[in-house]
Amino acid sequence: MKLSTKGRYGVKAMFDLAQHMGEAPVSLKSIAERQGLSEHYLEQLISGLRKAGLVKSIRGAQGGYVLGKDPDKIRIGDIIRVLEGPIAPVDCVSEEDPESCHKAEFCVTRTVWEKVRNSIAEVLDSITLEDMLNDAAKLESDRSLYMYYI
Amino acid sequence: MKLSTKGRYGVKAMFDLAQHMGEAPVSLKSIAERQGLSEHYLEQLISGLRKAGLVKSIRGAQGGYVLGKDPDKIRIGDIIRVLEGPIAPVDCVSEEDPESCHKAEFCVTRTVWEKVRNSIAEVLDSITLEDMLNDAAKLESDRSLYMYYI
DNA sequence: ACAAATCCCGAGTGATTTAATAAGATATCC
DNA sequence: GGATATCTTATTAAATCACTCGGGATTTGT
Repeated sequence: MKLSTKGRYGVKAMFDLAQHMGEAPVSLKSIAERQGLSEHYLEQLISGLRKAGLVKSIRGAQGGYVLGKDPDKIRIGDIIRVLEGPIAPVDCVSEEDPESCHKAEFCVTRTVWEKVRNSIAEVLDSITLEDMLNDAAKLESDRSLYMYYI
Repeated sequence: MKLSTKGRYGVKAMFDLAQHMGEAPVSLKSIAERQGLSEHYLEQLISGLRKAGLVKSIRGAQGGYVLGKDPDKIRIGDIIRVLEGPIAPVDCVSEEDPESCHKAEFCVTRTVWEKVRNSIAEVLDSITLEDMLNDAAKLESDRSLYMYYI
């Protein structure tokens, strides 16, 4: 029940892009450095995000990436689905093309996995990049307070 | 974000045992046959369940396994934790021994994974083997109705 | 006493997935 | 034209998965 690095790195990278909204395009190199990730590996991940329209690329010198939509239109679930595939704790309850199973209609364990899938999807689809930006701002102000009291 | 076969087979096996409550001990062989699983592989899984007290074993001829507690005291989450380890979509928010991270206090992505972890745990801990037995009885009666109308 | 059934335990293994790395082609700015 | 980037494909070392195998210990029925 682990997310792979694809999902984790992808969300980090997208959040990094969200933090640089409105500025010049952000190069993979700078994202990789800030987030402590492999640049070449990120390249593969962001390729999928681009094809899905979640980021736009600007090629050439001074190029880089920008978000493909406003941060409030990008849900964490969207990112995860692109990078990890459809949400599915087990294949027979996959969000798309569930592995067919002749006893699916009357399988009890299946309904358990469906509930798990729904609760994961619900959480991931309830959080947008904008929510994360707000949370980050909140954490930052908390930290200032904390530092003040030391 | 997939469960391995350990968790899936384990829940199937435990449910099978729940369906045979009060009867003679159930052999691995019969569970494996009914559920379509490898007997030797199942042996490894049930070994962990026994050490955790979720099943009791009776050795020798006519031996087998029985549930270690009443079905309403065994949550799916208990089974999953034994077979798949602590619930943790990413290591830094593991239920036990979360991988330390110097910026954990102020990490925004971390709070996302915490929410995912909590929602998974909540679902898995809200379902007991008894619930599954009840659901199975319900499905069975639905099926009778359905067959009637064909 | 013995054979059959059954649990118990550890080692080995082929296939797949993961997480990169490498190398080179293409595009753009200055 | 050179520096800076993105794009694309191929390769790979390590880990994990899902078993398989072999043998030992324990209990039951004959």
